[in-house]
Amino acid sequence: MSNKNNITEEQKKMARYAKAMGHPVRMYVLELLAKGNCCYSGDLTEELPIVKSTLSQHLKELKEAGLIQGEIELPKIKYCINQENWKEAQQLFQKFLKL
Amino acid sequence: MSNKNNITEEQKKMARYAKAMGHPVRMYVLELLAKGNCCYSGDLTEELPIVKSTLSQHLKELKEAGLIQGEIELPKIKYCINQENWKEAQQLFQKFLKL
DNA sequence: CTGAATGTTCGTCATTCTACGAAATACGAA
DNA sequence: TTCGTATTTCGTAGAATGACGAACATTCAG
Repeated sequence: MSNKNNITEEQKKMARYAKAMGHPVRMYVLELLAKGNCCYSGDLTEELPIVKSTLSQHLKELKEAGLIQGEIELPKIKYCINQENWKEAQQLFQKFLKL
Repeated sequence: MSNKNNITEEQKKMARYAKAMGHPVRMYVLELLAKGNCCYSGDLTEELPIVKSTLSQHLKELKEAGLIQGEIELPKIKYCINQENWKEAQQLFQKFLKL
């Protein structure tokens, strides 16, 4: 009986990170935040060609993937990179891409 | 009038590459091929928990993203990494992830 | 209490994705 | 021409995605 369980947990995790990055809007947000620039949802709404509810959905995707986190600074929410998971993503992609 | 055209072509390109990587099966295939191991569709069918038609669809996705290419070795087809685009993906992710 | 500001959630629609099985295609050997 | 092999394509079903606008929730200033 051949073994069909060859996909590793690491590959699954990378697929999750890659999926979260698989949309230009989310790439834009990640690159902005990775530059060390936290930002507010409202500001992003001014910079991106989508309505705020769609942006909210994208930010939710990134949060659920663990790549960003939001800190409440009433009345706004400040988004920034989740450093722990960002490091993990860096390591995984570095290894995968042989950088 | 605020400028909403802030998403760069580079970010769009990275999103396309990331999207192609956004499934565990495709991550498995890419990692296998990135190890320098070309392979045949039939062999992959033995190693993965999906039917050959679904695998064919995934390979098509990777080809359309430009990450792999297939060479005819009748009666089989040999898949391997598209080195040119692989290098580009490496460079893009290296810059994006600040590696 | 009211209204404004900020952001989220919901419902909807259209599209895409991912699985499958059946059918089709291409090729070479016999 | 037929058969076997390898792979792709097609049609289908259900789930997921990504866009929108409307409604909702929370907070705060007046």
